[in-house]
Amino acid sequence: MLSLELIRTDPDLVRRALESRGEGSSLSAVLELDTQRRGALSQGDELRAHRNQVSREVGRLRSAGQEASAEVIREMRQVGDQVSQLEEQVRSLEQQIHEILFSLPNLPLPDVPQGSTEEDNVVVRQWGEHRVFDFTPLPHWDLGEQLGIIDIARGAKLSGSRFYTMFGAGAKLERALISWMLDLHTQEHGYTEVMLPALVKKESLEGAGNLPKFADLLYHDEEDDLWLVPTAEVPITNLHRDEILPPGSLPCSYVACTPCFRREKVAAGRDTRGIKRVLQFNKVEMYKLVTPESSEEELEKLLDNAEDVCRRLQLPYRVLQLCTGDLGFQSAKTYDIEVWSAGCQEWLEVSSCSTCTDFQARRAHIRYRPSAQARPQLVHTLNGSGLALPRVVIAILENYQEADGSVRIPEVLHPYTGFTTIPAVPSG
RNA sequence: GGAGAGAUGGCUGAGCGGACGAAAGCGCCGGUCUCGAAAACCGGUAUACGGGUGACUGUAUCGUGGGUUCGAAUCCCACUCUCUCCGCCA
Repeated sequence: MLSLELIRTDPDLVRRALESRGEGSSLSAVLELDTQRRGALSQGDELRAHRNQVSREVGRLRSAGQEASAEVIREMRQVGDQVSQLEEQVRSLEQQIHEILFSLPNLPLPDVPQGSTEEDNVVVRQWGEHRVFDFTPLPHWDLGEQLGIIDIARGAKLSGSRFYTMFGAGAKLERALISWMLDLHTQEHGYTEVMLPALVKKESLEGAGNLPKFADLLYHDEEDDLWLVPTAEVPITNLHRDEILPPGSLPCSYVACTPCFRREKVAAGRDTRGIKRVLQFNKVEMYKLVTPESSEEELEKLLDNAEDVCRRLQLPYRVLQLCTGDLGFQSAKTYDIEVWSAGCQEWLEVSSCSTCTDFQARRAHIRYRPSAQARPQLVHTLNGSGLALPRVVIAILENYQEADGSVRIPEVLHPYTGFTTIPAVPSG
């Protein structure tokens, strides 16, 4: 949510920023409603002040054994009615303002490249060499099937298209990756591991920015009005909802692995082949609550923590900075990490690292106290995948495959998998 | 799912419908004392929005939303959450 105060003081700045991300705005409506709201508010305050004063007087008389005049009582009853009318007015105005504010995306930071589509994203750097194969590397859907570790047909049997199952070494590989990544982030990057619910209330999704605008991308349980999380970012954001964090508690870094549920109505096609784009997947998510002064620096650290996962797995990757037009709703600045997949011959997005500045903090009322006497301030929130499964599994299978159909396991995972290769299955 | 109890400030915990933003204690911050610390003592310690250069001041907030009343933390209704017992269960 954007600051109403900022909209009030510098509407042009806000308008330009929103336009840069392709967002038409209804700022003048907000400003008009806000003027009305402030008018009604101060009028109500004055009436209430008057009523409080008279009521106190009535009480004083009463304790002195006297009664207030019927005239005064009648007048106060009227004031009460006016107050409730104004309150109703304020409530309605606030709701309208809220609705508009809730639908406006975050403002891009000044250094975000201008652009309208993903074509305008900027490659920041590239790491690692594409492996040279002396055979034609298979895409994971062939490889996985051949090795008997990925079964897409059975996933569809259980749950429909774009669900999958993994068996044996494939399932183990994913579990090993999760454990290893969590250990890496907690032991070397300073994150605290959290275990979270995968079902959340509407309020949690509003705090994170997914609702009300993106309801059609989410799975919803009607019966109990609970929603399946699209990412751990949602529950983590709400961990400190409506809180004022004490001095010294920032930066506060969390890492969590949760299943992620994404209700996408994408037509079947090249992008949906295999398990690149599925409706349920696991993701290790890093999240930080930081001071506003440090958020840009912390974003670079967060990004490096995610890149570190790729480097240690020896997966070639590149980092993109998203242009204004490609930013997510709540993001002010985003880097994507893409790993090279030798089999599909394409870059796969495995991480998206963003700063949401104070956008989520304002929605979820997350503040901190800089020092013992200071007034509370909104925190800045950052999030980034570290990393998303099963795409890392795909990249490992495709990049580490051998001519005989076996797959080597990256060294750092050996203690976690308990095996160093996934052996080829003899054909026939 | 059935029966009961409860929800007050960072925490514990008072609060006959009228000066209650809320006693007291703890914690925290500042000060006195000390070479320093502890103890002791003194003072200060919620949030949001508005007005004023400022001291200060108005309004709202006692789980949430309604209602009664000139006036609600206090009375009434609904909801939510927590706890205890029973049932079910990984």
